[in-house]
Amino acid sequence: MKILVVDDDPDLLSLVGFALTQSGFVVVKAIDVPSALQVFAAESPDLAILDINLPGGSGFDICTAIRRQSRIPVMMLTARGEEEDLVRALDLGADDYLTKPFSPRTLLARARALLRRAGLETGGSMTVGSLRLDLEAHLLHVGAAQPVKLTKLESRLLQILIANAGHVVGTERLLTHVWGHRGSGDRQLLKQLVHRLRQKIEEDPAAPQVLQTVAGAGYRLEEKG
Amino acid sequence: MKILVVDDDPDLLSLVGFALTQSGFVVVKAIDVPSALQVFAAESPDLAILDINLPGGSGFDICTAIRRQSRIPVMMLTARGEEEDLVRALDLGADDYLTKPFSPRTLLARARALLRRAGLETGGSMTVGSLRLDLEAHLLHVGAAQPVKLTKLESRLLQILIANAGHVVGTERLLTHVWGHRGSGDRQLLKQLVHRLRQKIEEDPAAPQVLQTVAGAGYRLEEKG
DNA sequence: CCCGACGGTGACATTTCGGTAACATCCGCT
DNA sequence: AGCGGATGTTACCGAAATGTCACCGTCGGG
Repeated sequence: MKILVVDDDPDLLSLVGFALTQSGFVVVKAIDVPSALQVFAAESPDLAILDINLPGGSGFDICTAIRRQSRIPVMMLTARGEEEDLVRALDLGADDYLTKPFSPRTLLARARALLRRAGLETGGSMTVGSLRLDLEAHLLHVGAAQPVKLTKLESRLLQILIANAGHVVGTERLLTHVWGHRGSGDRQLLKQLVHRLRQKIEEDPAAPQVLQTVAGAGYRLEEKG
Repeated sequence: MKILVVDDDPDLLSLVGFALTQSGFVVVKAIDVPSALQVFAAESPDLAILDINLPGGSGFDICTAIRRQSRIPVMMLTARGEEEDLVRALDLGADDYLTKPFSPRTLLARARALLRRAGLETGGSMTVGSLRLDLEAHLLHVGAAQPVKLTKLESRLLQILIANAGHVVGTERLLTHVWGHRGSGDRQLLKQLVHRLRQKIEEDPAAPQVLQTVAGAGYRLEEKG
C-alpha cells in the first residue's frame, strides 16, 4: 500500500513518513506542487495526504489534478481555523481532512479508515460470501461458475459495496466513489448502473438477493453466500 | 445517543446542533450554567460539550457538577490560546477539548472518538426494552420476531423516542427532530406519523402499550419490554 | 349542555423514489 | 472512418412515502 505525502515542512514530512512506514506502508514524498504531480504520476499511490499551504501552489491544485485521473482517497491537511478551506477541499473531492497539529496515531487511524472504506486494503481481489471480485481484470466469480465480465463502473460499484458488505452504503458515497465528485443530482446514473449490475449478478434481477435496495438510504450487499 | 451542548453563542449552538443532529445524534442545548444543570438532570445525556466562557459561571462549574454524579465523557470548548484553561479542564475530569474555531467535522470526529472510548458507540442501532432499532437499514426488531420495515420519518421519530425512553418528548422537539424545523402548525403531520408508526409497532394500535400519548405535552416510549 | 381544543382515524391527493426500457452519445480500437 | 461495447439521457410506470382534509370522540370549562 503506497501513500503519497505532500508537505513543505521537512519535519512534519519525516514525522508522518516515519509513522506510516512503521505501520507497513510505503511512503513517497513531495515538497511542492510540481514534484507532487510528478511523483503521483510515477508512483500511482493508493492514498494521497496533501498539505494545503504549499510554496508555489496549493494542495487544492494537486487534489484537482489527482481527481481528474483517479479516485484514490485524498486526505487534506489544514491549519487550524480555516473553515472555508475544508469546504473547498471536500468540494474538490477530498475524502477527509486533518487539522494541524495532529497526532500520528490519528493520522494512521484516518488513513486506514480511508483505505478500508475505499476497499483498497485488499490488493487485487475482494471476496464476500460466494462472490470474488477481481479488480484488475474486472471479473466477478460467482461460486464455481464461469466468471462474469464487468465494466469499469460496475466494478467500482461492486468494489465499494463489497468493501462495506452487510452495511448500507449511502447514495452520496456511491456516487463519489464511482464517478468522483459531482452534483448530487445524478441519482439516475446510479439507478442505471445498479440495474445493469443486477442483470449480471442476480439470479433473478427482478427480485434481488444480493444487491439490496434500502429505501431512502442507499444499497447494501448481502454478506452471506 | 444524546448530547448536551452548552454555549452562550446562539449561532455556534445551532451550527453544532445541526451538525450533530444530521449525524443521527439527539441534541439538547443550554445557554448558561443553571439551565445546563437542569437539562443535564432532566435528559441524562451520554456526552456533554461545554463552552468554558459562559455568562454567570463557567463550563468548569458544569463539568464539576457533572463529574459529581456521572462519568459520561465531557468535551470542553476553549478560545484560542487559553492554555491554562486546558490544564484546568483536564484536571476537573474533562476528557477532551477543542479550540475555537473548529469545524463541525472535527467536532463530530472527536465526539465519536469519545463515545467510542466510553464504550457507548452503538454502531447505528439503539435498544430499549425488547425493541432494537437499526438506523442504517430502517429496521425495527421487536423481540425475536421478524423485523419491521420503517420509513425514513418513522425511523427518525423512533430514534428520538428511544433516546428519551421513559421520558416525555415534547411535540415541538419531535417536529424539529423529524422534519428539521418548520412552522409549529404541523401537528397534523406528527399525528399521522405517530398513527402510522403505531400500526407497525403496537400489538393493538388502538390501545398503545409502547408509544404512549401524554395529553397536552407530547409522547413517551415505555422503557420496559 | 354546548362549545372548542385536542387527539385519533380513515380516505384521498401529491410527491418522491426506485425500476425499467429505449434511445443517444461517447470512447477505444482496428 | 467504422464498429461495438460502455456510458449517459430521457421518459414512463407503479409503489411507497408523505402531506392534506374531513370527521369522530373525548374531555373540561363556561
